[in-house]
Amino acid sequence: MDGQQARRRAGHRREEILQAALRVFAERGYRGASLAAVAERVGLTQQGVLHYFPSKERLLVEVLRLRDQLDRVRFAGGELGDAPPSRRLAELVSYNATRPGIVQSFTVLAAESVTEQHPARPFFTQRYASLRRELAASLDGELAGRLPPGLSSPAAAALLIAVMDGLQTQWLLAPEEVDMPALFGSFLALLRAGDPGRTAGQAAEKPPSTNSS
Amino acid sequence: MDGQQARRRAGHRREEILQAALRVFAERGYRGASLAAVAERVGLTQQGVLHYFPSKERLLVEVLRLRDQLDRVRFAGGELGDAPPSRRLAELVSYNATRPGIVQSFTVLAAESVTEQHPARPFFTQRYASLRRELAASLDGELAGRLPPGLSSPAAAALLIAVMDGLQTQWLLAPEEVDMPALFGSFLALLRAGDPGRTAGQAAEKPPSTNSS
DNA sequence: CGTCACCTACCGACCACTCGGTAGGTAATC
DNA sequence: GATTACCTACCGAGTGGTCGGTAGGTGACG
Repeated sequence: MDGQQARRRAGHRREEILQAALRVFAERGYRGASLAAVAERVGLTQQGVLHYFPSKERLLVEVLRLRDQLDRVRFAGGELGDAPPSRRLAELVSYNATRPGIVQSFTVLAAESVTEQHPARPFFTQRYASLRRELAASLDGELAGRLPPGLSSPAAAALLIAVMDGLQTQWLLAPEEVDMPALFGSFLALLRAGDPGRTAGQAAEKPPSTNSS
Repeated sequence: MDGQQARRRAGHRREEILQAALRVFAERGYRGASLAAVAERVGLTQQGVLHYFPSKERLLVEVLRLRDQLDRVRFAGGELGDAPPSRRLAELVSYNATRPGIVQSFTVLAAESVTEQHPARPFFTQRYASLRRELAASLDGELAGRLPPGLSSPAAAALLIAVMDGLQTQWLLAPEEVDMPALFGSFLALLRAGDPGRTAGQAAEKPPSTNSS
């Protein structure tokens, strides 16, 4: 009488739990979230969740790994696979502006991870380091020699990431007031100011494709 | 037999508790912190803390108010009272780079505040809004007409705040790798792109060539 | 004597996690 | 086709602990 058909989808349950956990962590943070809340969303008991993941901490780690992987796929691939990285970043920011839940999960968890003994700390430390490295390399390819004078590509990469993160916080708190994609586009325009044709061209023509506000 | 002389300093205890609470919230976040941990640092029991603050939530609110007030004093006043705002911001970032605890408290609490039903949410929503407003007004005074083309002063203000916040997260996770003051200085240089300005690795090496406008 | 500062004692809720089951499915053996 | 053996997928009940908060008291001081 019960959901015995669901039994068949063994791997499916795990994924359901991961998605529910992402949402719960986004809404309450890791420490504020409970396994029971995750379980409730997938129609299980807390013990049912622990059947699939040995501990809350492991659940968090797997959630992060999954999301990071999906994000990288989205950034690296897609129909924009061969567009310049700044263009793809702008696209990512616009996409994020339609998914506050996902944005919130990363904003909350990244900041929480800097606290003592937080299980996500190694993940985010490594993630930021590799993000900076990869993005700097991409920028070297795209804007070699065309960055503003005195701005190295590693510095530009760190600033780009900082702007993305910082805008997200402001946007989550006041989405009506903060036009995240437009502001990020403005920053990208600043980075191209060192171009030979500087002062030519308004920043207004640069903003990324779809920008609803 | 114990420190009963301390009884005299009634108002002093409150401040001790506020400072201890700031540290505990920084280390574990609001939800991850316990009143008992705060109490332990000032040599009280949990109930002793509740004698001074009626609830954990009220304690948080008062901590935020105190810190915000101190920060505003530091930004607005001091020996730099009449320096241009970008210079004062650079100074603030350099100062922050020596106080990871304070930085961490705001980074953690600001991000945590975007979660559901968080008691600090109104505080941060309002704080960011007024920060953007005031900073935009200051920029209008300092850099009127000299911002990069197409960049309004409200946009510049939002970006400045975003960069500060975003750099803090990266710096907290990898202080050796991320030179927060230098990176912030690089960003400030970008904002003066219209000017015949030079880019400085260190933001602190600017003579007070007062630009009154 | 009253007030302040603080404590002991306690409560009910919630936490992650464990243990010991049960219901059913699968596959080999007789 | 029945028995045996073993697997996955859970759940009920409990463990020990922590949480914020309350009630009521005690002792020092003015």
